[in-house]
Amino acid sequence: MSYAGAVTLADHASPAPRPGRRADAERNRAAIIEAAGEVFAECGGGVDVREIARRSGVGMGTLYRHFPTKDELLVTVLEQQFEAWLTDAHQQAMATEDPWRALTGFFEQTLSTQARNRAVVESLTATGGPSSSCVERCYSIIDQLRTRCVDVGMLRPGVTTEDLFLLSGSLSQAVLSTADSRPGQWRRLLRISLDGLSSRNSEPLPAGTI
Amino acid sequence: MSYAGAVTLADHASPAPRPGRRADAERNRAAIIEAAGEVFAECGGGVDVREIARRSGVGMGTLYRHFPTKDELLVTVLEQQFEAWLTDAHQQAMATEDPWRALTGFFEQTLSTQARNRAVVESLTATGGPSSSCVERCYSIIDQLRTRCVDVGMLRPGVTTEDLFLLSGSLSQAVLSTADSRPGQWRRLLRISLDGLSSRNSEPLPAGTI
DNA sequence: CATTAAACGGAGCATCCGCTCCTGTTGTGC
DNA sequence: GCACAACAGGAGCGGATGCTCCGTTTAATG
Repeated sequence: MSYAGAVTLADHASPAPRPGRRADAERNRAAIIEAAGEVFAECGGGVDVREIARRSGVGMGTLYRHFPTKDELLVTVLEQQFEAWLTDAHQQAMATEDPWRALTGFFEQTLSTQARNRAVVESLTATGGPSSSCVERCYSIIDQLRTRCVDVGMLRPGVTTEDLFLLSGSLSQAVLSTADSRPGQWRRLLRISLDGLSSRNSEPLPAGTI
Repeated sequence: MSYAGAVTLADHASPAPRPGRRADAERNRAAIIEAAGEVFAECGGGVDVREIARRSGVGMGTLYRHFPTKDELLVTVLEQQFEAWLTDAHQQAMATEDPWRALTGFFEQTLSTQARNRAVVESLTATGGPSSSCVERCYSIIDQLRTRCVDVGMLRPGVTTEDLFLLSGSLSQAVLSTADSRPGQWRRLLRISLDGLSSRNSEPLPAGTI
């Protein structure tokens, strides 16, 4: 396996959860992360830091000792979520025998999760997208699924991992914009794209430059 | 023709360009719109209003007399741009005889324009997307192109105008996210989607509800 | 020109928000 | 139990930013 299943995001939680810290500090850190997760999911990344401090029953000083910057907190929390989604979707995809169903199921699952967590996705986009480690993990999962499809000749020739990743982000936008008015319509677009990805379409794709 | 080619956006320019106003006021209004267009395109919608005032050689008071709110100015300017793009793309599409080429050309043109005007698109998204009048106009253009394709049996059965509109917004995201690193890669996605839209795919699309 | 109302300009107001500082408190090792 | 370092907490700083107020200027009119 080329991707490290153990790629956590410890490198983002600035004062990493080291065991030698005081018990109350540990508790507070956990409370902050939990509260921030809730608040961000409810109100998006634009919320006042004070609200997070209030909700987690912690002072501003405490919050900022644990996370030197609002962005750092935001990123930590959001990526934790994102990683969890990715892990779920990956496991399910690996458990699916048919390569094509594994790939389509992966899309279906990640996107429907995003539909259920709009605010998180929006915040994630607003902070410049997930970190490179998250992106890399996503890439390797997709690459794995893609390879399986290619091996059995189900995927249109020439489709790259980048293409699939880009498609994922693109459909993510569709998920967001239909969330209110026409929930689930993104599935139609997903179907259309997947049909365009099947090996029944053999015309070469345009090159990736301007 | 079901769409009104004359749908302008005069209803957004708060103190509408009425002829009876003083010449300097007229000049200033034009200067503000032009400067705002430049500034927004360069720096996005988050810029300080002072910068727009400075660039247009006008005081804050003047600016706010013409546009009672920053958002109003932003919307006016952005929609003016958007309308112009739409008009161009529409004209070219109408001049294309082959229905399929008209549709694909429309996508190609609107998206490549967006690629050249990222900041505008981003601001437009940030302000909650184009106004309903813009959206309606876009809808009717797409509907026209869709109907032409359906008439000659080139479009996958069951594809709605909403689907195409959603696809457009979705690909727009792809345009933005590839603008730096892999410019033009969105064309591959467009091609994939369009292939999925061709009548060669006859499987019914899923319903639009959850 | 004189008059006047419309238009101008920009200093300043009010607010929001990320972050810090410093005083008081609490956990931990001896 | 004591001393001390680590931690908690929240008032407040700084600066960014949308918007206003009002004294000044200027175009239009006769």
